[in-house]
Amino acid sequence: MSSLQPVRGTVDLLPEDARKHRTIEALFARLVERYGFGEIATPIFEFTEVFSRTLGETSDIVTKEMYTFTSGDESLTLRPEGTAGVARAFITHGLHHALPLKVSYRGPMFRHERPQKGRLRQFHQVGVELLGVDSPLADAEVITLAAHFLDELGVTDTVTLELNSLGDAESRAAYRAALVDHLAGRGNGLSDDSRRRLAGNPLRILDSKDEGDRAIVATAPLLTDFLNAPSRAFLDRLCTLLAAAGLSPVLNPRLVRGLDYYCHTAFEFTTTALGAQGTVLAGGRYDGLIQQMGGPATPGIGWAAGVERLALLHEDRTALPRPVVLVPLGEAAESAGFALAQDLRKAGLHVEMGYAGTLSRRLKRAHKMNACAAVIVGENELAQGKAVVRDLDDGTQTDISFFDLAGQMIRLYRDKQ
RNA sequence: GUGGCUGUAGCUCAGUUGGUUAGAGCAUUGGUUUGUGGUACCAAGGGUCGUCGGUUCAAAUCCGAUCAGCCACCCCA
Repeated sequence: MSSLQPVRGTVDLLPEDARKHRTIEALFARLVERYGFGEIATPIFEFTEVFSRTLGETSDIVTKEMYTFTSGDESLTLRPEGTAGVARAFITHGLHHALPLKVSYRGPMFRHERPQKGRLRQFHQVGVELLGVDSPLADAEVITLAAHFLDELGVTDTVTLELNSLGDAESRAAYRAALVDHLAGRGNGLSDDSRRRLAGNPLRILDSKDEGDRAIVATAPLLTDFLNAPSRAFLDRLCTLLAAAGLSPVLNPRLVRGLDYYCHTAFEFTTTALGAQGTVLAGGRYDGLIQQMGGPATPGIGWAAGVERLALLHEDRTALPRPVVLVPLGEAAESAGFALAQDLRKAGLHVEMGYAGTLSRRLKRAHKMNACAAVIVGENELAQGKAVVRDLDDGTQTDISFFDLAGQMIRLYRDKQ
């Protein structure tokens, strides 16, 4: 109730965490550029139909997890994921003239779910979309990029790549019928949740965590066996390409995606280190999406990764910068010291100000921020036009004239920062 | 939306069968050092015990509600 705490499921990213997020996003941005993806930034809210029409009217996200509000007579929704907005932008700007299109995005997403480990109501994703290529080459490239990204983050040892094919529409319809048939005879043994899923989204029963469900599903027909020849060939080709890149995915015939727009390739990078929220990066192919939204038939494939989940796995080893601390003693020295600090910063050094207190106090604070040097300017120094530069690692002090200060400091301390 | 566990200082946590002024460590601030950091020692500040209500002579402690957090289901990044 207290308005002094953040809304449930939202968090303040204090500098330490914000820094970690930025490290992850910066790495993503750098890497994605190397693969030829340009950034796209779509609004964080859209007309509600953008999501309800693309994600599937029966998906959980649409039925119960969207933050929807009315403004004037328009129904608007905070984006629960990134692909729908990208697809909308693709159509509004006629980007089918620019195929193949490779874009990346990052930013906050919103889902009204009960928060738990690795799950927030406002969370952040980075993701990519590759539109206009129906060859498995696109799938392979996008998955390889994902693996590369996780590798550079140093989390690959805790993560495994799972792969499945949902087949094309024909294969999926045939399988769905066979699955429902199999389950219908055993309906009474299914959990309440799964009996509900039987009507709307039977494939979801495949990855149920209920033990009774698992037993029933264990004997169910496999999606893989219902793939028609083209779908089968597509999957085989993808596996060959991934192998060529040194990737050996675990084929998981029970891997299902929640959103209706997926077909053929579905993949997840999962971990056991995050409790129940094992999916760290996931995606798939969505060949029918653009057309379904009213655009020209355009194949597409993409993935998204949860920044918070990556942050939980990623150990930030990048060293914090070591500042030089400028310590002016007295009002006159303050003016001179303030100006010197600016000179040093313009020269490219990371400079902190030792604002107030005794010299002892300020050096203590400088030590705590892991400073590499203190530049002390008091009455004596002012009179002589020299600053006392104290090296905080070895305690040595040298006088350096104000005139030379920036140049000398760069020479002495740039490497220590 | 459902279930389990938990809310005491900025952080991590003690607090006996209900009983005076609710404690510790870390952190912060000050001092030993009025121009010299790390170590050490001394001291100080900081709490309507999540909130509201109830039981009681007396509640951090027992009860109820509520809010929040964590974990799980569901779902997903």
